[in-house]
Amino acid sequence: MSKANTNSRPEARLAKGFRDIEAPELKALADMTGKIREVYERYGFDALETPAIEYTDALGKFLPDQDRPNAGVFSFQDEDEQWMSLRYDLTAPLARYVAQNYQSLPKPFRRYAFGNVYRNEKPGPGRFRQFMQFDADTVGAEGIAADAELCMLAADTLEALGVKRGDYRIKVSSRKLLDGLLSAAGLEGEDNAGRRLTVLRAVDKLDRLGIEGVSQLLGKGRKDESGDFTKGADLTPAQTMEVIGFLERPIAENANNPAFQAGVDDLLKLQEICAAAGYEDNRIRLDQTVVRGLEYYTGPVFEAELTFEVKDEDGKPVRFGSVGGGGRYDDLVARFTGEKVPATGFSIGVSRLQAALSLIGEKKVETLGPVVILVMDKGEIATYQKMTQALRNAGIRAEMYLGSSGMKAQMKYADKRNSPCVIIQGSDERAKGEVTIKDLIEGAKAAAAIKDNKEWKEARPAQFSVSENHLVQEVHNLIKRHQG
RNA sequence: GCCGCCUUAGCUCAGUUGGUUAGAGCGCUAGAUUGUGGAUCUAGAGGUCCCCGGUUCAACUCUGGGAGGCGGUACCA
Repeated sequence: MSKANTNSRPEARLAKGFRDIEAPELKALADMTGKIREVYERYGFDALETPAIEYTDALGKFLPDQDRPNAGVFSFQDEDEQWMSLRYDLTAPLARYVAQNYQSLPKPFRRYAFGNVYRNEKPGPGRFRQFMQFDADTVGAEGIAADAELCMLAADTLEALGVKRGDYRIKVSSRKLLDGLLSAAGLEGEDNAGRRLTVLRAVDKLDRLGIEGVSQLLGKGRKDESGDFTKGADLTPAQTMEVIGFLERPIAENANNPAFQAGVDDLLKLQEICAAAGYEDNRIRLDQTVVRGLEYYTGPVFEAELTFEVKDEDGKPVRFGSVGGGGRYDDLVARFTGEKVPATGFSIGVSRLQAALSLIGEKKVETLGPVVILVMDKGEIATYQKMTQALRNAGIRAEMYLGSSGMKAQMKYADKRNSPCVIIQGSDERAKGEVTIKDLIEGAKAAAAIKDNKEWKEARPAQFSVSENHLVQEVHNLIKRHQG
């Protein structure tokens, strides 16, 4: 092979921000999505799958931030030069679907969906450019009951996944409340649009930066430890006081202020509905610091937060924070039909939640690999394959070794596959109509106690011979022993 | 986007004040063990020292730029 050829070989590498997921994690993922699905279906939502790719204009451009007008979405042009994009959430495709099938859908329409979504952004710790979301949305219901229901669904889902009560919280606020705050602070009008965004972003950071940090962001700005300067909203001291005051007093105390009336009414009603169903403050709690997406929410917004702390490998405490969220978006379908359709939804960040759950000590249950039938004699492959099929027909994971290496390598292979046992039939056993079953798990335990090679050889721990006819039964018993 | 750190074997990392054949541990392959995963010993394979330019007799090392990774921060539909 020429040198030029060698140099032109591609490097085996992953695209930035993407990752491979291997068997154990996929298994955990499947378990998890199964449990989530069960809760969602119990709440009466029906499954809907839409494609990962849509026409760009159908997905819409929800990138109102002045800073980055068009980043964030993976897009490309089709043959006919139409722009297509990978979906960046599951809500935009839902809006398209509802608009397209409006006539025939039952209203309200309740659907759940899960799948990978894609964002063309810089990946960060625990953040990738492909990740899984699991959504439930109700379209066509304007009452607050629909929102309350999603909060309860969120709580039930987390508990179904093994998060203990008290280790999570569903926080609820309302965009109307924040609108009230902005007008109370005198920030109405076109020329204050930028400031409004900055104020909301500052409010969103309260739990991380505290009152002090938020005050800086409301005023001149704030410089963080990394040296980055975040420009502030440049509010007057009086305006800042207004915002800080709002953050410090309970939501209900705003009830007499007309600016906050609509938001407070909604939230108190939501709280009442949840409380009546047994979901008290320890699970679903009003919290005026919840902000969420800035552009499209129009009513209640909620966020599911894990509240426990966990130490990472270096012993440093890690907070997981938000693992899901949602809210009411009444304008999304109107983009297509011109008709205002009320909608509300909740979305779980599956990948993130899974990372959190794996850290709170779900003991890694080593799943057993397949039984491996060793090939002792290449002339007897048909016999080995027959044994393999007999095990498979009995519902036992099994495979005949398909490589070309010797017995020792085959044993190592079985070891690496985490096999419960291997099946050995060389000429000795065949002459007697027997097979040797070697229990790899017991064998490993025995090996720990044996230091001397001679002893190891002579002991040949944890193996026994049985008649061919009893192979399936014996293997079945062995596996059962290790699983129990 | 902004700030900081990092990039040498499959993995984790040494190393060279710029000098000719770049190292370790683990892992991998094989042998000691004619049919047995562990342990021990032995041997072997495996590297454009991230990329491109500059300085130099000489660059893996110095320098400029770039890419990638990590960690903050910003943004997050």
